[in-house]
Amino acid sequence: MSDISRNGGGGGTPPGRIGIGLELDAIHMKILEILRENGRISVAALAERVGISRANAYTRFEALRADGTIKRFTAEIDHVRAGLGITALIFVTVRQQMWKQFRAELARMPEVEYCAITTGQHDAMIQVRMADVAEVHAMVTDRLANIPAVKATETVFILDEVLRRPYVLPSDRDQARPSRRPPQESQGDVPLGKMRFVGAAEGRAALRKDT
Amino acid sequence: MSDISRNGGGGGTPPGRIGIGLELDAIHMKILEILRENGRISVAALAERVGISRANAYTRFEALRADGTIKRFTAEIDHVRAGLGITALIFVTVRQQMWKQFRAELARMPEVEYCAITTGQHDAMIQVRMADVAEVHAMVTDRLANIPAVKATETVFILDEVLRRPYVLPSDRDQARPSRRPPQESQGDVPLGKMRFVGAAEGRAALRKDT
DNA sequence: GTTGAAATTAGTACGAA
DNA sequence: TTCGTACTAATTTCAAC
Repeated sequence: MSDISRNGGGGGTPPGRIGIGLELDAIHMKILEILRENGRISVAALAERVGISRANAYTRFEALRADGTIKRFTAEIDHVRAGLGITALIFVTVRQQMWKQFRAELARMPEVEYCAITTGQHDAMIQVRMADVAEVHAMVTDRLANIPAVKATETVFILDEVLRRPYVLPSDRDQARPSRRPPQESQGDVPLGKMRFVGAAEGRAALRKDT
Repeated sequence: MSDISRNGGGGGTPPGRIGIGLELDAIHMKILEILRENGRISVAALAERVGISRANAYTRFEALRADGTIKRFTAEIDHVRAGLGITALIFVTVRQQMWKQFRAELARMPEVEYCAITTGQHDAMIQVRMADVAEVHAMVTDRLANIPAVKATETVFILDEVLRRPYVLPSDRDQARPSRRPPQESQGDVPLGKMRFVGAAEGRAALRKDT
């Protein structure tokens, strides 16, 4: 079914506190920060960088792993060098009540790197890596379009990936503030109307693609 | 400028062959496959699983690292447990010739996990992780909307992340074939019209958000 | 490209603060 | 809980084949 954890609606989780599991303190966060930048660092070196004993580092490291806060360690690979120079986003409209089938089909597509269910005019976004544009086309027309659960697709290509951070942590927000741009409380010059938030129902009603 | 490599138009790169750098053979690919699943495996264990000697494994491992094919090792963190339960995608329309400013501002936003330049009706997609929806709202209205380079935004929320694969490799495609669904050469029942490919110019002309 | 042996480092266990 | 130490096992390096 789902490979990774859900992000569902409940937005009330205070940073650092988890529903059920480990209570994360500042040292845990520091460990995560180092580990996402260098997943192969030794626990001894980790202990030194964090400023705790080796034994403590081992305990915390294992706890984070056992708890599931650290899901896995992975190598980030340069897909261009590996032979997959084309990245595309495919926005999919899914026939309601056929989600199970859609997910099952996705599991059989190894070229899919990421898939998320979204609000907005589409229901899902999938990211694929391919050797060339023809392969993307073939994937969309031959494989995706043949899934009954897929009602419509919209494909865009990625021209450049500006940045990818291993994983964002709550502590990152604290670094955002000390930057430029003073507090600016209730400024009148916020260009409202520039932005738009698209809820699930709203978006889907606004843009009926077919049927 | 750019944190990660470009995916630009040149789609003629044969799988396994890289423009300038290492020539990747089947053993290199196998190493990458193992490493993306277990980034902390020892080189000794890696050698055994691949079926080569330790020294060979060390040589290849170092070559892949030096070449940049392996960009880094990282820990995948459960953002919900870490306190960031909300994920959103923000599609941004960028004022032309202000890309440099846009990129510079992005670098100052640690809560942004991913940013890609796309074809289609928007120019860029950014993915953010936040503790709650209010923070997403604040980020879009206070921080993004204040960037002159940002012409318009459209935000959707991620309800569920169905899957994330560490990194897709060319060898993944070979696993896709032996699945169900026989070759089906030139079948007449492909539901054409379901899918849509959106080029940059086309999309932008179709949906002019503002001036 | 492989094997084997030495040096280093990692991981574990335990008592003390 | 956390720290420090000592012990054991594994990994990495370097050599010769």
